[in-house]
Amino acid sequence: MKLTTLDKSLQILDLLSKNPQGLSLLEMSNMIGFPKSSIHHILSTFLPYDYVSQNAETKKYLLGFKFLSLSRVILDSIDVRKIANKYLFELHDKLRERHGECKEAIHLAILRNGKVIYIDKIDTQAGLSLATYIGFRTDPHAAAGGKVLLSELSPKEILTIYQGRSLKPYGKNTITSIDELFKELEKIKKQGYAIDNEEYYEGVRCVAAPIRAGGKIVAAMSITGSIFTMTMERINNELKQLVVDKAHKISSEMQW
Amino acid sequence: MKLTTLDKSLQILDLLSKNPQGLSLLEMSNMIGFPKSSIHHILSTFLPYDYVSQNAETKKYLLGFKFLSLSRVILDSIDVRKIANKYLFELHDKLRERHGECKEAIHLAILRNGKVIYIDKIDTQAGLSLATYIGFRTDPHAAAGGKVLLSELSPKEILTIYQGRSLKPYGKNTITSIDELFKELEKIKKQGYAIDNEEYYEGVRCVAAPIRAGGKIVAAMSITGSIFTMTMERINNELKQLVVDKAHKISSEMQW
DNA sequence: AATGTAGTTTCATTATATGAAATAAAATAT
DNA sequence: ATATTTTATTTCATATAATGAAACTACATT
Repeated sequence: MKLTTLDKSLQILDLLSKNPQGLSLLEMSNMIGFPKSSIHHILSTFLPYDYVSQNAETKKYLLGFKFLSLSRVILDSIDVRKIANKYLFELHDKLRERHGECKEAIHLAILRNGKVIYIDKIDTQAGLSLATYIGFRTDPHAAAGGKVLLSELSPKEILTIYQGRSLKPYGKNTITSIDELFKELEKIKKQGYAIDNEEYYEGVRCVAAPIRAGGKIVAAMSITGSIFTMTMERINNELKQLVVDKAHKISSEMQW
Repeated sequence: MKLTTLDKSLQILDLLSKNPQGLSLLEMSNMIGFPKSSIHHILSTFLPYDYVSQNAETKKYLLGFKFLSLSRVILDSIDVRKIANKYLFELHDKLRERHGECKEAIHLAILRNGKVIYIDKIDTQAGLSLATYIGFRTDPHAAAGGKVLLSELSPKEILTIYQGRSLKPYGKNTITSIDELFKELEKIKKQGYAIDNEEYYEGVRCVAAPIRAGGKIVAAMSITGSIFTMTMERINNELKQLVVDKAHKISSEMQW
């Protein structure tokens, strides 16, 4: 049974999240169709918890800073993030030393409910940056890290993730058939790393390696950059080894 | 009027945030005293929005990843953060160049509802790090950044912030009287920066400068470190100038 | 000073949450 | 394999809480 009032309240939060500059009571009422007094009841319940805040001058309502502290709680509860963070920086620094600047982003991702979730990121120092962020989600078949995270699941588990939906094409080389995906995962399992060659976004390549705990893959570490700095040669000669090594070091620090 | 059901629902989220490893339905019921079916109704409303997730094996409930994406929305809506971020890195890099390693943390903070909220941070590369994080809050009188943020408010506004509560002592030198605070703010206004000399935490010093937009102070940038690397001499000879300059550069990029 | 605009509060009515109990599912013991 | 225990989930009559029109209040604009 779904609670009507709570559901409405969460719709209000959604509305506020789509209007981060803030909304007046009347604006909300017009947008969502609930009477302004009902919305007011909801907002005044959210306010003391700081899920919602109100600009003292304009009276507009905004998302509250509670979300920031709850984010911290979630991130801190993910063990692999704490252990891996130092190694993400080491990788960033190594690329920086070698090339003067690190023009690639370093990511850490996990799989939850069939989605890849980025849980840590060190951004590029220069050049274009993919619009990923901590908390960003995508489909696993379209990302190097995602493919790594799928690679040692059973076919059944993978089919469950993709049941009822197709493999959405994101970039020009996205794997769009489940058979192709199984073949690719077989290859990744053997070689111990995954490459995304413009599969998620045109002009972007990525190389990822698995992080294990208790024998299972629990996270993926990856290097993401433009096809101009991340040539296939550079991936094969330099980057894949770096990311595999760092991921291995993280694995050996993880509790089994 | 406070909505009873929504309020209970938010209490459930609070409970989950205090138990980030997850809770079973029964555990929650015992802890909070609501019947398990009521809690279940609430949780099943939260689930599709991903405010709550459920471990498929253990059936335990956890905070969902929605909080991460809403955090991003909030952070992205703060203009000063976008502009300042690059300068935080510049400051970090400059200290790194000069001293080999940057043993200080760089913070960006704003004032909301009488509280200092840290909205960006670059952590120390080495040594101890204060347990601040993006979303962390504290009282303004006890932090260098907080004092900067108070420094150009009217006495009335400051009294409103501290009405009904005393100036809580945090560190060994925390300002605990409102008169002392007014004197300190006068000084900060004149000199254009603030120092926290073990006022928030023993062994920690901090130096902060104001970032302005439209003539008003909208944020504070600060350098935080241990008393061993951040001697008063170093603050006066090197750090205060650096942070004031960077903060000034950020101000000149801000929309008026 | 009057008018308009938007936020807030009230309260009788009506719809919704409640929670005890039944059921289902999973884990553990026999 | 089967019984037992434990815990999650669902149901539904009843008690309770949300609803929302209207009144009120605060503030801005004319």
